[in-house]
Amino acid sequence: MQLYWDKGFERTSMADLVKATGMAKPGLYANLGDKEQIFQKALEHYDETVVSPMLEKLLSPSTPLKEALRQSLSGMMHSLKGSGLPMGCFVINSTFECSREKDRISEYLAQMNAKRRDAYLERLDHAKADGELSKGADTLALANFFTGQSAAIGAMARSGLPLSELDAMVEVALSALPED
Amino acid sequence: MQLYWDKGFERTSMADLVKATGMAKPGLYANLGDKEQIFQKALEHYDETVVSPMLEKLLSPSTPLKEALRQSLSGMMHSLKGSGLPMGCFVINSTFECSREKDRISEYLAQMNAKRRDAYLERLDHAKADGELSKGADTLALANFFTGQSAAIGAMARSGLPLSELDAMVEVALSALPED
DNA sequence: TTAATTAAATACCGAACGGTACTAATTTAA
DNA sequence: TTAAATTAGTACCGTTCGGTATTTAATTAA
Repeated sequence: MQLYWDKGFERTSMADLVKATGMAKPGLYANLGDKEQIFQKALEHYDETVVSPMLEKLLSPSTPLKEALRQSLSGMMHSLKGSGLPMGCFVINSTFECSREKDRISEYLAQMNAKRRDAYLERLDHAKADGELSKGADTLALANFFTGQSAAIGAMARSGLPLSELDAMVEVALSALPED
Repeated sequence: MQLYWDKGFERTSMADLVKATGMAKPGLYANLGDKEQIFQKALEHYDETVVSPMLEKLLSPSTPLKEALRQSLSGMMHSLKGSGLPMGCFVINSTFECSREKDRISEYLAQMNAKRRDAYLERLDHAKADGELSKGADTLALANFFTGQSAAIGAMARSGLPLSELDAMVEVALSALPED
């Protein structure tokens, strides 16, 4: 996962995977399938270990809406620099690399993005019902918008923006919430 | 340019470029350089024909701020579907594909993104001076934010979002402007 | 201890890659 | 008309790619 996350699908070779996993090449094929199947398994692992926990926190009704959204975005941000972690959201990066034609991977990616969007939508609808969000708010548009912010942050991070400016970007995005 | 825009750097082969240009392979190298130099020339052509005209319209003081921003974003959007044009912003797509390590291309991309950010910043600062924008507005954060929206739109478009929902996303982004 | 079975690793395959000698055709100069 | 120079095109180079047949090692069964 780390390898694919860091280098993308095309720039990662089977030789890289052999080195990273310690398995010999035929073992890789026997246990994990071909290059594309391994990539999908990496995406699934990312979903289980990174995305799903983030969405669970997002849906937890204890934290206020704005804070929950802020955490979901800055969670994406802080897997950008430092530590050993690669930059940006694995799903978003892969969406840009792989969604150029309609194959199985790009369909899976669309499905993962839809899942994320639906989680935002659910949280926003609850917030609206609870009065945390203005009654007239277009929750679908807001959900799409916040889902897209991971890409916005990732793009600007790759252009060399420092963390402080990325944080300020997030605050601007949060200001789009109609709380009145 | 169209080829690199559509398929990205890694998935475009010299054979593809030969077919698309009609030139023989040695002619390509003699006239345009190697694969990476051709890619950079494609980016430069994109800058001249797409980005720079868009930024000029953005900086034109005749159109109101909000409308100028809307046009700059929906300009990116409508090169997404239909017509013969590839999907999304060529610079943003390349940023995700190529900015994984620091080579010459990724530095050039960072520079193009900075140029775009600076244009947004200039427009926003003028708007603030003219009273179109609240005096307390963080124009740098707003500039980074709007620059990033091209990536947000591109990511959601690749996930299959219809144009109508992309339009609604843009309206949400515009609502982050403190006009009071 | 020996035979059968499973696991692992080496070696190799055809294809496609980026890039370049080298040859054929065409144009310019004489 | 002939020779020199420039263009265009073919064929080929070494490398790397994803993927697999084959052989070696290790484990289990008898």
